[in-house]
Amino acid sequence: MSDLDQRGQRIAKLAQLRAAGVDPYPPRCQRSHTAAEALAAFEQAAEGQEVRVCVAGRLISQRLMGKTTFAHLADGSGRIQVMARQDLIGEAAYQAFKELDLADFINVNGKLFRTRTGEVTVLVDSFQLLAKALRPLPEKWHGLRDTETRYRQRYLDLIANEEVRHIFLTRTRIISAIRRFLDARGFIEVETPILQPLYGGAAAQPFTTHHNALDQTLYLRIADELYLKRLIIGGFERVYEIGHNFRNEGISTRHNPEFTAIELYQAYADYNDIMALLEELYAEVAQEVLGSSVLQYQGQLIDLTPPWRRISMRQAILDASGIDILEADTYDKLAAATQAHGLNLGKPANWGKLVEKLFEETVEPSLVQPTYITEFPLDISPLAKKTPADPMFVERFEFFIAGMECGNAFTELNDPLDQRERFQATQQDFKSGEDEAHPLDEDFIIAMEHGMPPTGGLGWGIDRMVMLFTDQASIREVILFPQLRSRD
RNA sequence: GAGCCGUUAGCUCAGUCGGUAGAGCACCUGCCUUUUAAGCAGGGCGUCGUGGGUUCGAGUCCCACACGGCUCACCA
Repeated sequence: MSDLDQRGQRIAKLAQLRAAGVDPYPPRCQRSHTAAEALAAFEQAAEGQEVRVCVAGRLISQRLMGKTTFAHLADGSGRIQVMARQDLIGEAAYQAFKELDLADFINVNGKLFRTRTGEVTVLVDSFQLLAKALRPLPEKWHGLRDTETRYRQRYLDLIANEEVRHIFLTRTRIISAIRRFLDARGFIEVETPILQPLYGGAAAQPFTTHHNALDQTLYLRIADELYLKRLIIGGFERVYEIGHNFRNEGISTRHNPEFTAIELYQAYADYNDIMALLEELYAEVAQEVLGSSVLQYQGQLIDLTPPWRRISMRQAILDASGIDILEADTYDKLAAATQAHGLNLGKPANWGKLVEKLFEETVEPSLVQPTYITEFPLDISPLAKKTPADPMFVERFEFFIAGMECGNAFTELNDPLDQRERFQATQQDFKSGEDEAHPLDEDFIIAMEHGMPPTGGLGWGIDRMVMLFTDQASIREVILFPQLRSRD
């Protein structure tokens, strides 16, 4: 029987119900208990005390046994069994109960009892159809496996696969734990523009759109950074934003074009303060959400307990490859050194990018336990403050967990003249390469010229954090509706 | 963007060497008053992703395309 046939049968049933005066989509329903509350109420009741409930939910299984029918209802709290008996509700009501279809929403009034096999069950006194379903549910014990259907019709995935539901509940709990952590430390959550006349704060391809009334090109933000710093300049000392960034780039198990990022800025702090804050946050969120600061990711045990390992990029590369970037301190010297080690790193635009490639190739995959990589090359860090000791480097770190780049932070550059030069330098770099020029944000520099306090800033991807906390290998498993190609 | 793999009933899957397309669940009919993957008896599921080609004959072989997955590329 085709899908249309099953759907056709249900539409026919719907017409019969309407003809019999039953509203298959009544506007309101009664409910006294969720499934979980009903079960708890029964357990708490004194022996022999009658517990009457009205529960509501989706019909997910049905066992018709002649004049008795068992079924399970699922609601947001879990599931509960109900039992209908013809001798208790009469032939007409019993017939109507049997004619319910899997996936229909109903509510049920009755008293709770324990069956012979021990399951707490609602003995049906009366029931009401709340919403007729016209299509069947996925198969009941294999669930829904087809990846494409799971992503395109996530509601079916959530209905059929309990562990998927759990992942997204965990995601929500992680995000609210982050908010609690930051709010408790005096951070305020703010909202900055998603539609921006100029994009910045990261080196990424933007999505471009157009505002009709203004007749103006707008970009979907690639980062929050430049707006949040304007707020630091404006006198908010601790701000954060959780929201979507949009990057017009490839899709992979670690990249979705639209992803959730958090950025935070703290005035009168530097990147050392940020490291202390971040490791404390991860450990506390893990403790709160997972009950432990040690977690398992793809077969590896990860210990988030502070303090995390800190190592400079120079030292990490030296340890892994024997190449000292302080000696190979020009593009040509470093290119020669990497070739001598048999590494093919392509032709990046400058020394800093070559350092980064070398790092990604030789160090990154080995960073399983949480690690801060500090002191990045200046020419790939146009928004970070130079290290006092060596102006080729900046006070910046990225942190890595399970071989994955998880986030990025620095002591923020607050020297407006230096900032202008940095923007101009990156534009030079991009002009020589194929990448689009990075726009100089004059308005941002003007803001900084009004004075910006010393500030530490940080950003990380929430999706990758959720992957880590829920042991998922693909970012699509932690985004409710991941980007897929449209079907014709 | 490239390579590899996948796409068969509403769902989960099998389909041998190219020879009339299968199972379980779901669905329909009947029986069944404590089942829970209920059970028993019976029923029919279908554009084998799409379009071409080879062949007497294609789910199966070939080509192209679509969508998905993985890997790579891209990615501060």
